[in-house]
Amino acid sequence: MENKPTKTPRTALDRDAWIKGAIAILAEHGAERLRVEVLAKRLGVTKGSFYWHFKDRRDLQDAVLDFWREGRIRDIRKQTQAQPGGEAAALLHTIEVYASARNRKGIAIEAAVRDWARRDAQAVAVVEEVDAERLACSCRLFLACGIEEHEAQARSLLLYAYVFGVSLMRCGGFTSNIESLKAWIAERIAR
Amino acid sequence: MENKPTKTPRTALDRDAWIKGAIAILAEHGAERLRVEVLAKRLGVTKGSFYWHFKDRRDLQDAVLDFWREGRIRDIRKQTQAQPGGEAAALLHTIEVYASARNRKGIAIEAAVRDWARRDAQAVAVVEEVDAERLACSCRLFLACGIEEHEAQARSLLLYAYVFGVSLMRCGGFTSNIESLKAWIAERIAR
DNA sequence: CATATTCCATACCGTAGCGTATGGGAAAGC
DNA sequence: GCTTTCCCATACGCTACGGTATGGAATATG
Repeated sequence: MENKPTKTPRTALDRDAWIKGAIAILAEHGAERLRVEVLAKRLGVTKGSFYWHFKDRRDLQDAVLDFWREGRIRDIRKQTQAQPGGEAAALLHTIEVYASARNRKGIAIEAAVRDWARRDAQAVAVVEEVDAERLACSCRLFLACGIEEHEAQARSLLLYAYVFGVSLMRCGGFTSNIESLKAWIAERIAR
Repeated sequence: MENKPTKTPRTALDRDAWIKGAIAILAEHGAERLRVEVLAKRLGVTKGSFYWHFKDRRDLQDAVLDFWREGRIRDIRKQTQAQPGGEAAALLHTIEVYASARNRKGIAIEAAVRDWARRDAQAVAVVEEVDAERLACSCRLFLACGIEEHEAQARSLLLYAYVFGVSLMRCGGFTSNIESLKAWIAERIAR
């Protein structure tokens, strides 16, 4: 048991498959519309299966939040383990990852979780942990660039507030090329 | 008709009262949970009344979006009509209004509408109009401060992205005084 | 082969919510 | 005073969804 089944022709769903399906719905429709029957239909089964893997809807929600937190913390640690001298590049890369047009699904999940945290205590706790880790990692990079503590903290906060905020804006008709503006902003935050 | 009833002991609800109640629910629970029966109960009536004032739920949603757009555009125009020389102060004030702890309900509505715009075309259109107006007004202030066009646009985008983004973050345990960080950030954006 | 365990389907109950049909009371107009 | 208009209550049908109970097929286990 617990050995990976090398062949599963009748792919039985496990907890992880449910969680990943749930995150897809989260990204597309938000936390409020994460429903077990809808998710079951999406996975091609009925909710009879769901209630075998999960105690109830809340159980799934908590699992989704845990999964998201672990993934984000893993990601941020990987992104910020810069070799000496590459800290500024790592900071710019972080901005680019979140503020660019690709990585759409990740941004959608991010937005959904943060909106979720507006009315759910558990989501608040998870967002707090993720933010703390991100700010700490980003702060270390700024410090490595020779910036003093207070300013490093402020820049870290500005960095993440900006990338989250810009994903909420609809500035379609503002200027001819947004990318040029974003490049200027990235420079102002990171350097 | 249409004259304000100086005394309405049996306050009959009008469309505006429904819209304002709807916005309260929007701020507290988000667009997804704006339901006509819940709203009716909140206003002390039944949905029989609702369907006299509105065609359906969508009709209310559109009215809410229109109401919000008009209010935001009115506000931003009032805030940015700075007397010559006070442009920098007006910019700092704009940041302070959104990034400060008070004005909580306004921020909650802002977040709810922007999350709404993630899945609703009409909400997208309204957010686009509001953003365009805000960016244009902010840009004028930067230009009046002697900043050249491209940088003025970039700073405007940074300003609003920051204030929206910071309202999504949970940086409770990041530092001893966040306010000092926010002050540094406001200076970096506006000056 | 017999049995136990795993994973899912079906059926059911209860609640929430949208939209409609209809009636009724109160105020206004005549 | 009678009628019309305004504003709302009640009742109904319908769908979506959460959660439970139960059976059943497939696979593993002895």
